Amino acid sequence: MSADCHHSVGAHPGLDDDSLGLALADAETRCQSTQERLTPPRRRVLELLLQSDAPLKAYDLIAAFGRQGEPAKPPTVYRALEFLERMGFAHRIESLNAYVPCRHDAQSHKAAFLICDCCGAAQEFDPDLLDRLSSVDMAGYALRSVTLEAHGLCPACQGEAAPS
Amino acid sequence: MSADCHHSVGAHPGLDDDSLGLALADAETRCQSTQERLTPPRRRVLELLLQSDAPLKAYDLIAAFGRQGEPAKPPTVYRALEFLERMGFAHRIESLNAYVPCRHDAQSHKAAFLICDCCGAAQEFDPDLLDRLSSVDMAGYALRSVTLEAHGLCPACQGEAAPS
DNA sequence: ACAATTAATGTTATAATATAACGCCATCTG
DNA sequence: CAGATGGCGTTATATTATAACATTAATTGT
Repeated sequence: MSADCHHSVGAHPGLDDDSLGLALADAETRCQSTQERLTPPRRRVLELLLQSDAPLKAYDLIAAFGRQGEPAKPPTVYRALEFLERMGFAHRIESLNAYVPCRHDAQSHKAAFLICDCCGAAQEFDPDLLDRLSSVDMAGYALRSVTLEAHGLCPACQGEAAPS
Repeated sequence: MSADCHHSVGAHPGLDDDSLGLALADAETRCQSTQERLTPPRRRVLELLLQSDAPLKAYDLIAAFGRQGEPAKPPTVYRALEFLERMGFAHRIESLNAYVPCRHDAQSHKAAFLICDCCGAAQEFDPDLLDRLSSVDMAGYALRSVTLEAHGLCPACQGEAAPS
């Protein structure tokens, strides 16, 4: 994201309190149905991701973890992120070293992002495209996860100062 | 890559001396045609990537840089990698924090990889698929680079001990 | 040819990202 | 209730990457 971008992010606005509660309750339900536990640190990290407009770095989460401003210890957050990714509740955007809540079909371990290099928006889009990976393309591989990351400029940032 | 995989890598064998010379000469030519310079550190890093069977980490390159075993300083290698990526001569595989020489159309800044989580092979495949990103998918984004990383098990590693 | 400019490198230091290892406690299972 | 497992807290450290500045090399204008 460029230092001098003046646009708001907004590709996926952070959830308001009601939607947040619903999303967390949904995650709770899905954990119960698979014998997994949405423990307090896991729930807290998911909550922080859901509240954010933009991808969050691990150390952003570490800093924001405590409700009175006390940071978490790194393993607390990295373990929670590992769980959330395993459950399909969150994705890591590799090219940003950052994390977002899943906006689509969790569990599929397929994700596709449009990332604006100017304002930092990261929009998850439907990975229909990824289902078109043919067996020819796959060369006999048994796939477990597929991620697509497309970088460029979002509509709002086109025609402005050159991005970083 | 799992610690106990006994398979060879081999998706893209390292080049022999002749092919290496040709590949480097080709890179030289392409630099000349764009007023860019394939300086000694840049050339050395490209050479190391081309000789390798498998993706190399930045610190692998740093360790292997000197011909008498002296390591490079990190910025030397990171700057060379930045150049090679900009020219399309190499790609960073984000999910591995590792680098490979480009096996396809350099300059396109589109790349797609099949990555074996068992033996560590990373096979670049033709990103035809990526050209099918429709304007609907792109939501008005002006794209500058697209990377797809698919993880799984290569044919040789299927049916063996579970990967890490 | 020479000065000015730009591009690339060398060097030191440090920032940012992530994990290993160990002990404790809670939950599950027989 | 004993043992096994999973998750967490904690300390320490490993890995990956960049900032900043001095120096050298190449390019450009005159």
